[in-house]
Amino acid sequence: MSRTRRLTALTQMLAGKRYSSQDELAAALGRNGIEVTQATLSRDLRSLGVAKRAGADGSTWYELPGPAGESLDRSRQMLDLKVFVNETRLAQNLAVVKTPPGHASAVARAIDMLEFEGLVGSVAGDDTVLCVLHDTATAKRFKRHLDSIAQTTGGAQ
Amino acid sequence: MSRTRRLTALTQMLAGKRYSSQDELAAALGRNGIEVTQATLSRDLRSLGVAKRAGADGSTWYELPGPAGESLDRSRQMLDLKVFVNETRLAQNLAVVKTPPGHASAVARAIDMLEFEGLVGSVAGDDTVLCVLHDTATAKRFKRHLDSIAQTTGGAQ
DNA sequence: GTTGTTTATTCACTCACTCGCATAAGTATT
DNA sequence: AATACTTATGCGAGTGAGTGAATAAACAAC
Repeated sequence: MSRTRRLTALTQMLAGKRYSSQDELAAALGRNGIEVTQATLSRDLRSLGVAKRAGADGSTWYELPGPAGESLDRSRQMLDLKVFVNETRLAQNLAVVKTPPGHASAVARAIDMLEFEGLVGSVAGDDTVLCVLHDTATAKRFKRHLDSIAQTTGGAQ
Repeated sequence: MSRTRRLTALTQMLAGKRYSSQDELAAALGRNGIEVTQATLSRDLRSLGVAKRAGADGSTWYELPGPAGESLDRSRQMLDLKVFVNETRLAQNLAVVKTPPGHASAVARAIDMLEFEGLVGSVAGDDTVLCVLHDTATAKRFKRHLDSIAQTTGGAQ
C-alpha cells in the first residue's frame, strides 16, 4: 500500500468522522484494507499537520488543518515544487515559474501554500506560473527560496 | 546535483544548440557545474526520449522528442500516474480516477500518453478524471493497469 | 505516586533509485 | 576486416524514504 494512498484515505476518514486515538484509526483503516501500525500513524498525522482537538465535554479528536481540511497534504505540495518547478526567472518584482505542460495550476497551488512573505499573488497558465512579489528584493529572495527547494530533489552522489 | 535539475539543464541545452556526442554533452554540462559521466547521459537521453538525428550533410545531433520539445519527459508522465492517482473506480465502461486537487489535468495528460488500447478518451476536472473505455472488460483491464502503476509508488513492506 | 492509555521515538531493516566503473555492443571510417 | 569512436548495459555501491517492533515519554485517572 503506497504511502500517498494511505494518507489520502486517512484524510478522507478524518474529514468524515471523529477519531480519538491512533489505534482506533488503525483499526478503521484496517477495515478498509489498509494495514498500518500505530507508529506509522503517528508519523502520518504529523506529516498531514493533523491536530488533536478537545471539546468542552472532554472528548478529543483528530482534526485536519485549515478550514475543513482545505490543505490536504503539505508534503505533497512540496513534492510539486521539487519535481515540477523547472526554472524561475525574474523581471523586476515578478517571478515567472516554468513547469511541465499542465502542471502550472498544481505548482501555483503549492506556491500559494508556502505563504511566502511578500508574495502578493500568483496566476497559473498551462505551463507557467506568474508570481507577483512585493518588490524586487523580495522577488530575488523568492527565487532563491524556490531554487533551494528544487535542488534538494534528487538521488545519490 | 539532483537528477531532475540535470535533466532540465540537458533539455535546455539540447533546445539551444546541437550536440553530436554524449562526451560533448558531458563536457558542456561540466562547464555549467554539472558533473556527469557518459553512462549517466546515455540513461538520461533515453529517459527524455531524445533521438539522434542525422542531417543531409552527414552531421548528427541529439534532438528532443515532439514538435520543438513539446513532450518533455515521458518518465515524468509516469511519475504523475504513480504519485497522483489516488484511486480508480469503475462504472460499466467508465473509469473515474481521483487525484489531489488541481492535478486532474496533468494526470489526464499522462493517461492520454499511455495510448491504452480501448481508451476512447478522457475528461479532466479539478481532482477527477473521467475515462471512457470501449467496453466493460476494457475498463477492468484499464483499472488493473493504472493500479499496477500506482502501487509501485511507495516504500517498504 | 501508581497504573493504564496514548503518542512519539529509537533502532534496524527493506526497498527503490541513482550513479560510476568497467565493459560490451554498436557504428563509422579507412 | 581492423581500428577508432560512440553508445548501452551489467554490476556493485551508496543513499534516502519509509516502515514495524520495541520502547520511551507524555498524559490521564485514580
